[in-house]
Amino acid sequence: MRNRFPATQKVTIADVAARAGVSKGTVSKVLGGGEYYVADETRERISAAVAELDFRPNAIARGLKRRRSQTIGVIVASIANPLYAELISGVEEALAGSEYTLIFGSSEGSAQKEMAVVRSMQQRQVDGIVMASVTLDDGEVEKQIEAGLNVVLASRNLARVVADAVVSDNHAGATAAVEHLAEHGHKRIGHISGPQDVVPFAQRRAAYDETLSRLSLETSDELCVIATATSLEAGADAAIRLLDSHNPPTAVFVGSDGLALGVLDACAKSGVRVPEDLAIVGFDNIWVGRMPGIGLSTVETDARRIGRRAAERLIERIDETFREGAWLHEPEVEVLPATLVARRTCGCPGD
Amino acid sequence: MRNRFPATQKVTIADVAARAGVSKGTVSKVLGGGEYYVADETRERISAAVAELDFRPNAIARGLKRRRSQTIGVIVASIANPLYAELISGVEEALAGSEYTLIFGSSEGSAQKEMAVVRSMQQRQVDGIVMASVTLDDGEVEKQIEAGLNVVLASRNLARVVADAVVSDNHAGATAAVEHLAEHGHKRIGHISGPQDVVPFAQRRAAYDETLSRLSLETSDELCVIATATSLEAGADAAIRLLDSHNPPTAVFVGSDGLALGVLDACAKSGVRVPEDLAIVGFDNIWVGRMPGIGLSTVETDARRIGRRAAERLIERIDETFREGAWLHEPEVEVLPATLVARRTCGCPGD
DNA sequence: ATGAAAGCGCTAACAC
DNA sequence: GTGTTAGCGCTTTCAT
Repeated sequence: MRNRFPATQKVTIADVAARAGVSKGTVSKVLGGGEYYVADETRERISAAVAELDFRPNAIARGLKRRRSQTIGVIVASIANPLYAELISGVEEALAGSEYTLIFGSSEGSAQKEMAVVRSMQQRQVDGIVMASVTLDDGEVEKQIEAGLNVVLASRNLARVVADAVVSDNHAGATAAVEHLAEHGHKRIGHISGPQDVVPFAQRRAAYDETLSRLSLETSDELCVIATATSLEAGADAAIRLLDSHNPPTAVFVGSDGLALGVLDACAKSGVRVPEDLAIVGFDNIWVGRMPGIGLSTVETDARRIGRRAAERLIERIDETFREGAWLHEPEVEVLPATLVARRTCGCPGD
Repeated sequence: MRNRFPATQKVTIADVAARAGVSKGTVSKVLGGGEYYVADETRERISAAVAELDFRPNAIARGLKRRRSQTIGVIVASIANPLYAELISGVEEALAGSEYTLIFGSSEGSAQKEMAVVRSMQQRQVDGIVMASVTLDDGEVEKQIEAGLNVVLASRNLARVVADAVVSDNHAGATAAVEHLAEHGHKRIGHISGPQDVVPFAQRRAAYDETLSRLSLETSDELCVIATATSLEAGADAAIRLLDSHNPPTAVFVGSDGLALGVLDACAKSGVRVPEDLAIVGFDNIWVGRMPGIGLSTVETDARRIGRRAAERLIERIDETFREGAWLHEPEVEVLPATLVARRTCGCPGD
């Protein structure tokens, strides 16, 4: 047992200065990474003192003065969702070479919680935020950006372009998925989508509608069901609704792999054979889908790459912000390709 | 385009004080959450000013003064591993009700990277760290703790108890797994383990050895193979080595579900039927295993709960640290139960 | 090339 | 009850 009520920091820049026989200011000049004239001999004395005392500059104090915390926040709906885990992993990749630290928050699908996370991050003076969460409405996001918050949207589009964003080509991907099912000879192709306020789901659904009519395939309200969430369970529920309709489809394009796994689950439980009775194509290509025994056909979106690019763009933007006299660029949307990955569940031979 | 070179913070406590017609100190008293006598009328004027100005206290400045950042760090090997994603999710759960923010870092299995993450977190003045990573050697961890770092180990044991830890009952879980395979009638039961410097793997393996001899089952060096990593690929490699031996086992207990999925993969590719030719029990119960088409029998460890408990313990410990005149408790290890989940791959009927 | 000094935004004694 | 003051540890002009 030891008493450790937090006293003052063990070793500060003042200690280093004393030990090296210089002033705090000079120490700061060599440690701060700026371009200052300091004699080589002094530099060395300071480095030696730093090493001997095992001095670690207090990033909090530095941040207060520099008005830049060297941290960035990332907000996702749920980290337990492998798609977001991949995305965060990409953000980390981008940050690895830099001096940034990652602060993490999840919205759990609640706009209120998300707003609270944003506020908390702002109080922590994050230099910017990668938002992969989708619950906050456009107006609120825009307001924060207007107020000077650096934001890059990841895998989430706004109706209007008010922020930098990195997204995948939902339209092309969904089109490819539906066309592929049609090539397998399917005439009645259903669709299971997620909540329509989530723009990617709406986009994928629009592409589905468009492709059906372009190919002159049957359309009907019963063919398209909207899941109430993005969970496995929601996918299973939607599948049951679809299969219970009076004339169920022979193939279904599902708006996300999470939902598609639920569909697979429901099929297994109700004896529907995949792909014989129902062919399935998902979206996102989460790694689970490639397991033998699953073999989920899907559309690859590369969440890791989206995360990496979003973080890279955010850092550029932050650098712009801090470059004196610089002007911020206009918001841009970067669209990453989405390509079909045919496996077992669409009727292809599999890997 | 707007020029936004960061000037001084828009609204500070001084602005609020001016607006409410009081001093900064009084504002701080009502906002800081401490127990101070402030007239109700004054309180209200201050709250009003805060609302009107949309004031958000600068957590960096507060942290500098209070010498407590209200952030905790969590370090895992890789966030792409669903086991760690669950664990982090548990940490988040525990933090949700509190005033803490989560800083995240991953070690990518490198002790050097992990040490760098720890240092970076310390410079950011984290109040404590949940370490679910396993690469750093005991001595190093111990040194940091001696130096006053608050640490709780999650799902990671040290050889000696030098830190608080939350782990699962690896011994009981592994024993149950092997016994269950024996009950299915298997006489030659193999084992695939992960890197032996990872204590949980070593513990599970020890329980395997013990149980085999207690049940008087055949043991041999060929029956136990050590994978070089914890990835799917490493699991597949290990499985191939095991199956290529001159007298392969009819059942295998695999040290983690990640490895077990690789084993499943290898079996599918080489035409080995599961469970007929090879029965499999994994460890961890990651959610993928319960998918139809996988049905991985395993041992439930509840990573989310481990994460939650670890974070709760860390917060308790931090509170102790900051309670004036308090003494830190001796390190304790909390062992959570690990129970068998029988599904398809061991030969049970499945869900 | 280096030092002195002011201050980032906040909190916590200590006055009154 | 409330104001005043002195910093937390660092950076950054401005002198010298």
